[in-house]
This record gives sequence, structure tokens and C-alpha cells, in this order.
Amino acid sequence: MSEVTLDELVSLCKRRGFIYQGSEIYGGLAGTWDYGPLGVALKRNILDLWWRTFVDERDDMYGVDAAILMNPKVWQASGHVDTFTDPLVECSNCHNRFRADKIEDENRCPVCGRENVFGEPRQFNLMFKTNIGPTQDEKSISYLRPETAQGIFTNYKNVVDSFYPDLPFGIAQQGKAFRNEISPRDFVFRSREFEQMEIEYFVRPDEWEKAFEQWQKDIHKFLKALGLSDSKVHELEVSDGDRAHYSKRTVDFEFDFPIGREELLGLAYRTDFDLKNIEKGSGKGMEYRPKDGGEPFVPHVIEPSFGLERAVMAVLTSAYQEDEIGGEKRTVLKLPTELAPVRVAVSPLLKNKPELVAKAREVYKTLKAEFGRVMYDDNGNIGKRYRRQDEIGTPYCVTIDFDTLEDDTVTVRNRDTAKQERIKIESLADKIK
RNA sequence: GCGGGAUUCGUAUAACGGUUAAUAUAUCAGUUUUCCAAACUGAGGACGGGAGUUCGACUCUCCCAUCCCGCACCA
Repeated sequence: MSEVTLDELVSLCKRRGFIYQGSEIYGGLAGTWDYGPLGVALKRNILDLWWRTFVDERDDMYGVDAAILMNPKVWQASGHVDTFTDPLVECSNCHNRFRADKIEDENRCPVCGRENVFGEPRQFNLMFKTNIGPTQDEKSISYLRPETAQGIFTNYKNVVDSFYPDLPFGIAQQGKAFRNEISPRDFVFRSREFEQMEIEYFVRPDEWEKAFEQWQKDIHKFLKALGLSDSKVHELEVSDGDRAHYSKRTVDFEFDFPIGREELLGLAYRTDFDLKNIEKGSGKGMEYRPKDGGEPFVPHVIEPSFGLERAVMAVLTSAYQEDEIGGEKRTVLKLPTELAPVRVAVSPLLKNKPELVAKAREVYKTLKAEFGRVMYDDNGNIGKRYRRQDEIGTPYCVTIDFDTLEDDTVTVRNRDTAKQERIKIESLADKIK
């Protein structure tokens, strides 16, 4: 089986209404992508599955939805302002970067010692700046959040005050984040506006390892539910030198994308770095008071961080297959049923027989009321419709034929096997469930 | 941000310094069709944007935008 190429994926997404280039009609805008009717359905299904798995089905998780615009102090305390908005020079030899105003000898690289390696200082604004209120001065500057995590940390105390949960517990959030990437690349893989699904899981400092390992398992389970093949998912233990300075352990979950093996999501042990920063920045105590009367302490944090667009891309990569039905080649998206944008398509066997069309419409209406994600399709002939539905990953096609008019049975055709089954209309909903 | 390559109907491709820009597929309308892209008829649909060279530019040159490949970046 040949692997799908990026071009094939991009082309299918465009042709079938999953993903379009952002602002395409005006020549596009680098690093932005628009989701069409099927794309948004797929995206929402992934978001829903994630929320169900990690929030609704657990009793140790709390959801939040923080504002995208936050007090700029958040980004000062977190270190984002210092790291991302200064003019930097880059050594053309060793590629280290330095604050242009902090460098001692502007002709010599302090790391590799070479001379005349610096070009003009450049502004590395990875955060999108904006002005709040009518005046546009230094005081009104704020930022579009470059990560959702801070929206969780800043609400940690609120959640504890409202619910006083036992440790360990987690706070989950889904939402957009913005990064002014120097070079957005690889379809939706690296874009300037993207959606994160993040959890900050708060634990006792001596229990982080246990929690970390449990999260590794839970993540694998979720990736399986997304339909990602095990052979394409790889854990990468991030080495000491490559980890963020505050992290004691990080495991990247990588996936074999059409562009190569790249990070799909990250699992990081962040110690008490973030809550301590907020203590310093806000002056408010972030200590957790154990109910058994033990000494208060600042909890440590395990952070599983998912990128929605990368999940979409991984799901499509895994699902995309080319196989043969009756000697004819076809393209099929073998999406898990709960992720499929269209759950079931309904067709009359022939579209020029009014009695079949009427019956098909009736069945369509019933299923639509039950499942929502139902499509009525009478284009071309029946074989053509099956192929179209295969290409967008519809797991079931229901066809109304002349027998239906006699005995109220329909055929249900399975996407993956192309096998058909004749069943009663009244048991259709159960069958599809 | 650097280097290279590209940009033509929805998609995939073609051609040409000069007639109405072609083909496949998809789309729409119709005929036909009793289960896996059948056939027929008809219709709509494109030279990324802007300058320049030229009698004439989709074609040549430059600028811009976007995409792809490589590098760098990825807190």
C-alpha cells in the first residue's frame, strides 16, 4: 500500500470541501487555513471525542474556556514577552541568537567566538501584538495568546476555590492560539492560527512519575480512538539538552505524516514552574492545602498538549487508502465512525423513479432527525455515489430500491468491505449505532 | 528570513509571442440506467495580482502574493 502524499491530501481536502487556503480569493494569507463543511465537521468530532474522553468520562477533570486576550502581565510572568519580542541577532556560524542590546562585543559571537557573523538585528515577534482600547501606546499593548496553557494556570486558583478538588486533578481547555511563525509550513501542520486541546494535571510533587506514565497510556488509547495506526505513532523521549529549561521530563508523541515523522502532541512534566511564576507575578499564593491538614505546597504539573490541526492531518493520513473493489481502484477514507463528517448517506437506487425518490426522502428525514450528520445523494448512478461517499469517509450508505416499496427493507452498504446487508427500515437506526 | 522550483476551469494536466486557450475528470440540466465511477445530448467554468518590453503577452522581464523542496526557526 502506497502512502498518501501531501499533494494528494491537500488536493482531496480542497476538492471535497475539507480545507481551503485562507483568504484564497485575495491571493491567500500565509499560515492560515479555512475549514469547509466536511472539515469543520471532522474538527468538531475530534474536539468532541477529546472532551468526552478526557473531561466528561472522568471525575478528576474540570473544563475552562479562558479569554484569548489576557492581561499582558500574564505573558511577562510566563517569560513570553522577554523571549519573543526583543530585537535579536543571529550568529551565521553557530545560529545562536542574542538580544542585540545585551551583547558585549557586537562583532564577535559569544558562543563560537567567530567575528563578523551578525547581520542586522531582527524583530522576532512570535506573539501577535494588539492594542486594547482607543489609544495605541505602550500601555494599551496586549497579545493574542501564543498558547492556551496560561489561561488554565491563571484560573487554577478559581477552580480550587470553587470546587476544592482532591489531588490529583486536571483542568482542560480547547481553544485558539496564535503564533507569528517566521515560516509557516506543511499545509496545516504549522500555521499562524491554530487550536490547542490542553490539560494541566496537578499532582503532589512526589507523585508526578506515576501520573506521567498513566498519561502516556491514556494518550495512546485516545490516539487509537482517532484511528491512528500504532505503527505510525512513536514516543520520543526528549533529551536533557532539548527540553525546555523548566521541564524535568518530556515525551513527544510523533506521527508519520506525509511530510515525515513529526510531533503530533507533547507530554511534559512542568514541575511547579508556572504556578510559581504566577505567585511571583501576581503576589497571590498558589499553595494547595491538603484536606488531611498536612503542609501546604504548590502542586506540580503534567501537561498533555494536543494540536487540533495536527490531529486532523494525522487522522486523514491514517484514514486515506487506495484499494480495489471488484477490480476497480478507489480512494477511501477509513475514518472511525464517530469522526466521519457524514455518518450515513441515503440514496434512491434510481433518481428518475418518483416513488423511489419519495421513499428515499422519507428515510433521509428520519435518519437526519436521529443522527444529524446525514447526506441525501442522488448524483449520477449508484456506484458513483458509493465512490463519492468512500472518498469523504462515510461509513454507511443506505439505498432505497423497488423491494423497499414492497417490504420496507433497505440495503446498507459498508464502506470498508463494500458488502451489503438488507434490513428493515425500523431497525436502521439501531444498526447504524 | 535565505536558496531553488512552481502558479492555466473545482481537481489533475496540455499548448502557444497572433483565430474562439485544449484534454480528462468533477459540476449543472436532460435522456437512460433494478446496486459499485456505464452511455448519450447540452450547459457553465481558468491563464494568481501589478508594472514593463512589444503592433500584439497566458507565453519574455521585473515587483508582489501564495504554494512546494532544501536550510533556518519551532519559546
